[in-house]
This record gives sequence, C-alpha cells and structure tokens, in this order.
Amino acid sequence: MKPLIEILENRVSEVMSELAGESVPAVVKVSQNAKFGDYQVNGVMGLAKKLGMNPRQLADKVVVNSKLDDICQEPEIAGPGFINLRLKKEWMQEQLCGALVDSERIGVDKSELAGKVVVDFSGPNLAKEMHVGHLRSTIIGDVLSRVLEFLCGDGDKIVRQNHVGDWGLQFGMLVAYIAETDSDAYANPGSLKVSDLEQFYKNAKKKFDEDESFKKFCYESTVKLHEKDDATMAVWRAVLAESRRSCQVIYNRLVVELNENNEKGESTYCDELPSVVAELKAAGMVTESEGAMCVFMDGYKTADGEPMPLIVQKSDGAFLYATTDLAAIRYRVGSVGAERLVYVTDSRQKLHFQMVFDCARRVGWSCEAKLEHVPFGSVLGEDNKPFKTRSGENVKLAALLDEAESRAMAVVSQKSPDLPEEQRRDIARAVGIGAVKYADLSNNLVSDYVFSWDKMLAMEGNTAPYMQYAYARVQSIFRKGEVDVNELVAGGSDKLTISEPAERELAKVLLRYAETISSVARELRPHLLTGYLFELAGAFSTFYNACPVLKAEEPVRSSRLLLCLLTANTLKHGLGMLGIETIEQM
RNA sequence: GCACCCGUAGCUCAGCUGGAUAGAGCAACGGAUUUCUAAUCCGUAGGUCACAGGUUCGAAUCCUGUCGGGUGUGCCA
Repeated sequence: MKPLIEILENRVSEVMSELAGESVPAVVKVSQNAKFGDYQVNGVMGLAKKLGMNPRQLADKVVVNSKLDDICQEPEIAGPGFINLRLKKEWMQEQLCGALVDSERIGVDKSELAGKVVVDFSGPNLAKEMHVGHLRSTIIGDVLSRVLEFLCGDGDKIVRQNHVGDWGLQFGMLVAYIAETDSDAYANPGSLKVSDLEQFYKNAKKKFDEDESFKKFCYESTVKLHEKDDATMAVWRAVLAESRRSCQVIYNRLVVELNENNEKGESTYCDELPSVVAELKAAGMVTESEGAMCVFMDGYKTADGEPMPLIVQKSDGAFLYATTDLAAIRYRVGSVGAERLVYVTDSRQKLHFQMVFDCARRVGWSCEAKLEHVPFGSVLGEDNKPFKTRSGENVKLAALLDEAESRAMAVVSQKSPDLPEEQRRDIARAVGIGAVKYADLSNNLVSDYVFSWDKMLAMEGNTAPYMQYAYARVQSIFRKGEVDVNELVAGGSDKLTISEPAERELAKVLLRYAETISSVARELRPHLLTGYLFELAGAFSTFYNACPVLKAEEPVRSSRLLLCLLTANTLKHGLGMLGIETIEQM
C-alpha cells in the first residue's frame, strides 16, 4: 500500500483544490485523541478563511464530494471545521492481509528513484582506531541507507560511501615510523601486523613531537607518498589493510553494512585536486589572498567582519578538506550519477558543507542534484562535556561495545538464569549493541545527548530491549502453540478479524508502517522510526495483556495469531532498518 | 561582534510545513499474575511550552526583541 496518510491527503486535496480553483493541501494528520477518529483533516478551516466561507459548510462540501467510503466510515465534521475520519474495519483487515502475504515488503510500496543517492557516512581516520566520535555518523548513515534502499527496492541505487581519512601527513608519519622501527615490515610490507593501531599511532606521534630529525623524515615520507613512490605506497597500503581490518570488526559488531567496496577515501581524489582548483579558476571564482587560493562568496564573514573565503589551496600549495569534498561532489554527480547527496557528519561542520555546497552549485558541479547535510549533535559524558575516558582520551568503540555486551549479559543472566550460557551471550550481544544504537537513534539528530549506561541498559521503556522483548513474546506464543507460520498464512490470511479495542489499536499502528518509512526517507530522521516502533511494541503489549491468543476459541485464535505474526514481521523489519537484531527468546 | 542550533513535567526527551484538552519514558504513588515470558500491563499525580511583544478564527509551532546554553567563524579534518 501507499502510505495511508498520503492516500487520504490526495483524495481530499483533490476535492479541496477543485473547490478553490488552485492546489490546496488537505493537511491530514493522525488524530491525537480517539474521540476525533483515527485521522483528521485540518486544512478546511484555512481554505474557508481564504474563500470567505463558513468553515463547517465548506467541510460539508468537501465531505460530500470526497470519495472515501471504501476506506473510511461516514466522516464527521467537528469543532470549527475539522473532518474526522474513522477507518473501516473491512478495509483495515484487507490491508493487513495484504501485508501478511507480502513477507518481503510487508505491504510497503516501492518508491522509484530516477537517479542514485550517495550517502556519505562514517568516515573514520584510518591512522587511528575508531572511537565514540564515529558512532553517530556510522549508525545514522547506515540506517538512512537501509531505509532508502528498502523504499526504492533497488540496492544499486543507494551508494554508500565511506570517505575515510587515508592520506596526508599522518600516513607519511606512520610509514616513516615503520621505516625506522620495523625494517622487516618495511622491506616486506605484506608481513606487517599491527595489533594495537592506537598505540602504534601514539608511539609514532610521540617520536614525531620529540625528535626533530624524525619529524623531517615524516615530511619527506609524506611527499614521497603524494608522489606515489612505489616503496612508500606499498607500506602505506599495508598500514591501511591493517587499519581497515580493525574497522571492519567494529562495523560487523555494530551490524552496519560497510565494507571495502564502500570505501572512497581521501586518497581516491588526490589526483583530481589540481583540476578542481583549475576549473574553479577557469570559472573566475578563485581569488588569491594572503598566498592562498580562495573562493569568496556572499554571505560569509569572519570574526572580524571581513569576507570569509573557502580556501581550496593553501599558501604552501597543499590542498585541503574543502578541495577534496568539491572533487567528491564532482565525481558523485558527474560519474556516479547521483540525484541526491546525503552527508552525515556532526553539526560543527555545518558551515563547511554550506560553503562547499554553495561553491559546487555556483561552479555547476551539482547540476540538478540535491545536496543535503544531515548534521547531528555530540555525544557527551555525564559532565556534559564531550564524552572521554577518565584520563581524557577518546573512548574507543571496541571498548564501548565490550562494555555494552557485558552489562547486557548481567541483565540477561539475572532475568533468564535458566538459559544456557551461549544463548545468553547471543541475547546479550543483540540487546547490548541494540541498546547503544537505539539510545543514539531515538534522539532527535540535532541535539547533543549524554551517554549513560544506566539509562541505556535500564532496558525498560523506550529502549531496544522493549521491542526485542515484544518480538520474543510473539515467538514464544508460536512455540507454545506449535504454530507453523507458513501454514498459518497459507491457511488464509483473510481470517484476520478485528473485534476488541486493543486489536483495533494494534491494527491501526501496523497500518502506519508505510507512512513512517516514507517520512524517515523524506526527512532523514531515524527517530521517527524508533518512535513508531515504540508505539507498535506498546500497542502489542497492551493487546497481549488484554487478549489471550492460544486460549481463544477459533476463529478468534487464528485471527489473533495472524495479528501477532504481522506485528512480529513489522518489528523485525523495522528493527532491521535500524540494524538492530531480533532474538527468538530472551 | 556575526551566523547557526537549542531552551517543553523533578530528570531524559517527542511534538515545530499553525489546529481540538501539549504527549512519552524514567523517577514517585496506587493497582493487575492459579493466565501465551512481569524486560509486561492498567491507573494517579506532575506544565506560565525560557521571557516579552506581534501575526491569526486559532501559536509550543510563524515573526521581532530579550535572557540563558551550545557550536562555528582564513590556510586541521
């Protein structure tokens, strides 16, 4: 099905537009209060004002002319001119049956894309280990990619790009460090093994800061790298391979779909940078200022009130972040064929992207493509400052995930002491990682949030375990009742009949899945999905307490089993969109 | 200084293309289990939506100003 809200909106808008002689939005919303029906049309009052009509009379006209009787009961006009819509039981049942039969898409229509969408996210610095600062970009970008992929139904249309840091001085330094400390690996890069990347980087950095001749050697090494010297490149590749390996472990643990094939790091664009500047120059956009190549655009000012440049080449001739990003835009639009570029980075880079986008548009590289920055807030510690360890270092993701799992293990062992240890460990993994991801994704993107184990793993209320638990309960019903899911559906999905209020509430929430997915894709805000899933799990829990399933007489029993199944399918799918695993038992 | 973001219940937050009585979770209090998993459910209490104006039939939502917090603001990424 198409999103229900869209269907209703289209039908009513059509009538309103006809009455107004111009396009008018119906403004359909989910009703806050049950006494106002399931959905409500709010747009009539505004239109009445504009046409100088009595709003209730206009509402009446809209109702008479709208064809809604296949979906809704007799609409009701209320208050100053609201139209309250109540869904027909038969229509709801029909839609739910359709979703049950369609296990692939659970009734969510595809929404075709003309071009591709590039999602740029994660972007760790491969010279170091991944830390908590990479968490948000990595999981938010993954969720947005998954939702966009699902919605368009064509995985090839969504291009995940991991713009890793794999170039520049820091790698010159690492190569130099290997040359000085590990001559075997330097001679035979294939044999390089870095067990602790972070320590390795720190050692190199320490030497760099303390030893002037080593520092000089690092700069030389960097120049050699940029000149593509064979020996240097070979060591550089070996370092990257080691680093990539440690990143991949994190991605796998986080259930994030990223691998080597998604990597398009800074080095990818290194040969393009001179031509970026040359093209900008040819377009007459570059001004030399204080020795640097600058693009000045209206509307940007420095702290002193002077015009602020986007610097594309430093006074020493080197290129910068902005240059690489411009090259990436040119490539993604021109060569990949993207119609939409989505950048998932923290909000401190807002101005940077604003300027880069602005520049790309002016020079014509963005063509028709939509350039979007999805900014998000920082992860803070309990002291409201950027989340760090006691000693002031970045919290490494590996350690963070270890702790999430071990804390979850403690809870699982307390709640389900009878399960075998291996199973408890699997549950702890799904629950612990899920809790971390969910806590992050359920926040509005723009706000900072305080990282708190206690809140995250309280595992009550609006948390991943609450939804995983709801899912596990459905599975438990199927186990206890020895229900074969395929047989259940084959036995007739049309046996689903809504009677009890709790059944109707659950059904109503289930029918909103399509519109939820579509709003996440449109607004690029994952917390809309977490909010929905919380409502769904809540509606199910209420239903679970109010309506016995296995003990009910037929045909109610089958009907409720079908409702349970669709709930489980939707929960699993929705959590899947978040990259959060479901478990059969917990 | 300027720009952007934020300010909603004791705490954490949702709601912001204007709509009916501002919603959740946690914490507090009171209930529900011989019943499909109590990591649950039902209920009670809790609000000057920072403040002041303005626009509107209608403002937490839009506009202006003030206060408070965060971030950014030329050669890092």
